[in-house]
Amino acid sequence: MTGVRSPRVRLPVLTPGPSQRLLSRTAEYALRATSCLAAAGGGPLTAEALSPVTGIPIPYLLKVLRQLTAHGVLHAQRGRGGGFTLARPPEAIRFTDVLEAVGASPVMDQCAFGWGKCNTREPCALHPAWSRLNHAFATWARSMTLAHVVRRQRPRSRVRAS
Amino acid sequence: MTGVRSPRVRLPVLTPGPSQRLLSRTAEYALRATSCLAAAGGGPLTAEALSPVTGIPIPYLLKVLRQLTAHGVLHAQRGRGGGFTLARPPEAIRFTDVLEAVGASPVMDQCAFGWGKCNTREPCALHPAWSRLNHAFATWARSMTLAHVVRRQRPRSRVRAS
DNA sequence: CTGTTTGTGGATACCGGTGTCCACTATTAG
DNA sequence: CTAATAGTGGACACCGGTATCCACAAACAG
Repeated sequence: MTGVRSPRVRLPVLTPGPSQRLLSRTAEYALRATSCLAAAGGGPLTAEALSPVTGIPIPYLLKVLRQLTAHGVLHAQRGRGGGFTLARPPEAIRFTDVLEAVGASPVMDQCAFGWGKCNTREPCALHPAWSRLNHAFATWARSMTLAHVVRRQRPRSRVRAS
Repeated sequence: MTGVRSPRVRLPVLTPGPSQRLLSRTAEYALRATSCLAAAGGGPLTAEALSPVTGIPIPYLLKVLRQLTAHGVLHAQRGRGGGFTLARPPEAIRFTDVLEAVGASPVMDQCAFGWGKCNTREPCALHPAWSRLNHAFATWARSMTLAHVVRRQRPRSRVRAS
């Protein structure tokens, strides 16, 4: 663009209501950005180009992209004509990979009571309930890839938790 | 107890690692507290008695219980012999009810891009993926009741999202 | 009535996720 | 080489979820 680094254009408010979400904002950002990259079809996209499309403010987007690059999900190219690219083909990048890269992958092994004595053999009262939800989420995150997003497809295995 | 209101006994740290979680801490607290109440089998429990069992600090536990009471999930009785009781039988209290009471019910209708133009007819790229996850969670929260927790049972309908 | 128990209500402090900023390095064009 | 482009790295500010505190009201025991 024309030299301006931070246009300071407040994009439309994303969450007008209560900000309660299943995934953290950062997690959503990471998935949005990688999805757009996948949709771009291999050509490098700069953070400046990605920002208006994803609705993520440039400085924070840069930070998220950096994390994804450091974890091998993206490839970064500096200088003119540079930008960010998927490090692997879309079908080889699972949601899990993206979420883990930004540290947004929920800790599954932790019990609702957070006590060491709780495990599968000696479960706490909420243990079965938790594991069901956790399993549902884990299955979803593992079965979905960026290719599914681009092609609007469903994963091979259905997401279920029971 | 013996007059001490806040024992100030730092219970074992619940989340040593990164605090990334599927449900917010408050949401977990609410489910823990109501589950214990359900397990108590009708008898009123004071916040002071509930705190060590659930691992929730008394002051915050009190606040959570207050929200649950205000939303009709619990019944509160003051004075000696008082405490908190389930307002309805355990099988009539769904996880959804508990989560909504503390304002921890994720907003389902919101798209990953947060843009108004995204709906079922004109979905954004991530829309199918989101709705699948959201639906899985909603089904889980609606099908589970406190009775399931006490009896360690599974809900009638399996949790699935597809 | 008096004192104790137990929940109520709101003000306040803390902390980590979220978002911003700036100086710097790498790459390419000319 | 020089200038412009574009990502890197880390320090810092903000804000809302989390947690604490205190004065008060209700209910019960004696």
